[in-house]
Amino acid sequence: MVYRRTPKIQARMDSQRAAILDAAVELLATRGYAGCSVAAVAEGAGVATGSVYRHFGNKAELVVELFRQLVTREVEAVERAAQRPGSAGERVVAVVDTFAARALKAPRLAYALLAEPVDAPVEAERIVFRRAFRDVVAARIGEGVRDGTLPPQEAALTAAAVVGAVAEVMIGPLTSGGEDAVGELSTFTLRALGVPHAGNP
Amino acid sequence: MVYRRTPKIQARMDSQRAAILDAAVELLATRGYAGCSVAAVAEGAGVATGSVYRHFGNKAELVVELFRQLVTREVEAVERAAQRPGSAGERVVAVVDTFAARALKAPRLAYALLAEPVDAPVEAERIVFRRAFRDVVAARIGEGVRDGTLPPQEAALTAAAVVGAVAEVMIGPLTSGGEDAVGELSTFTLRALGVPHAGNP
DNA sequence: ACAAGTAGTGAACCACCATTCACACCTTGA
DNA sequence: TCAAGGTGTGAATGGTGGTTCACTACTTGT
Repeated sequence: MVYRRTPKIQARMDSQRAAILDAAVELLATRGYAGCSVAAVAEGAGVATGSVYRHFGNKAELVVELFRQLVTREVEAVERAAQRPGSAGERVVAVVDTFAARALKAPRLAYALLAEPVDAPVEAERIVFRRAFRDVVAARIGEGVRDGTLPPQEAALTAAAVVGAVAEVMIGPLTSGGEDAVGELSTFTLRALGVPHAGNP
Repeated sequence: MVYRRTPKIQARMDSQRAAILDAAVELLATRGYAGCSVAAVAEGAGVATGSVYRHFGNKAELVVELFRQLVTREVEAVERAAQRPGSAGERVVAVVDTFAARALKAPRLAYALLAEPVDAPVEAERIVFRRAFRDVVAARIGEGVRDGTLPPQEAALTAAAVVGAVAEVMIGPLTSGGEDAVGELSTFTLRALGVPHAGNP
């Protein structure tokens, strides 16, 4: 006879699953992906390592869900920024500023999401993130080209370049992009888009 | 009594060391960093795995030298491009074009050098590469700002952004930047630098 | 020619981490 | 209350790759 799972047990399982994911988020933000062994996550969640496998078939499933959760949150933030009123160029800058601000607030997490060495399944999720970010920017560029506020250009390529530029400046190993970098980055972005008189006195 | 090493033995040791490094280069270019286990390198070089340790104290020493060798070659190429006659903007574009052409020629190697998940000592060498590339670009931007052909800007930041943009477009996971991307990238670069009338009809 | 030092070998060893699983304890149903 | 199903545990297991090392064969010096 198969036992049903009572609401109390279900609630406990759900709570445990959430605790596991929360612990993974915390570890990713403080120790990066390299700190996210199953053992470390289990400890952070206050459960046995074997218990992690009750909720996730293997580590890949856990970290893929971890990244999806975080990526979804980041993408929503930049999408909200892209919805603000203003010209196409201004909205792209809003996206850039949003990303930069978030990277400044949680630099380790930003690095983990975009550049840190990770396993293959996670790399795939990372592509999703970069692609989503690029697409948000590309859509605005496309609008700017159509309404004539931006010069003709390959929107997807420009957007990819902007994504790369922002990532390099804010999280790349070359700089510890600080608050002052954000303003410069905005100017760079406007120029790169071809906004008339951007950064050209 | 300690034996001296005869010229013949020294030559053989040198030849073996070179074969090991050559094998590592080949593996990096065909299978990426993940394919560069000590066992694989040894096999490619036609020696026993234990023999690798006669030349390199550990794997880190081997791969650091591997990356240094390759990075030096790449940096020399972009430095040559930067020495060409022309305005500051034109020289930055020459650097960008050179990098792009080399990435098109050996995409897997380019990815390994700039973005593929690697071990920490290699990550440090990668920083050297990006920094060198950025510095070459920043020096030209600085000249352009001084001679008035480029608008005032944070040369280092712009250069980092350009490095990031180029890397994302040519080797990033979002695009398989092809030949047509190179021209667009040049236009993007000129605009980003603030070259008057660049991409602005 | 012989003794001793050195180079080459590849299997054994070690470290690390993901996953499994036997056992203990809790929960469910009658 | 008891039997049987379900959950939690953490040590054992297995896989992977870096490194070591006992042994063999070659090299050097007399």
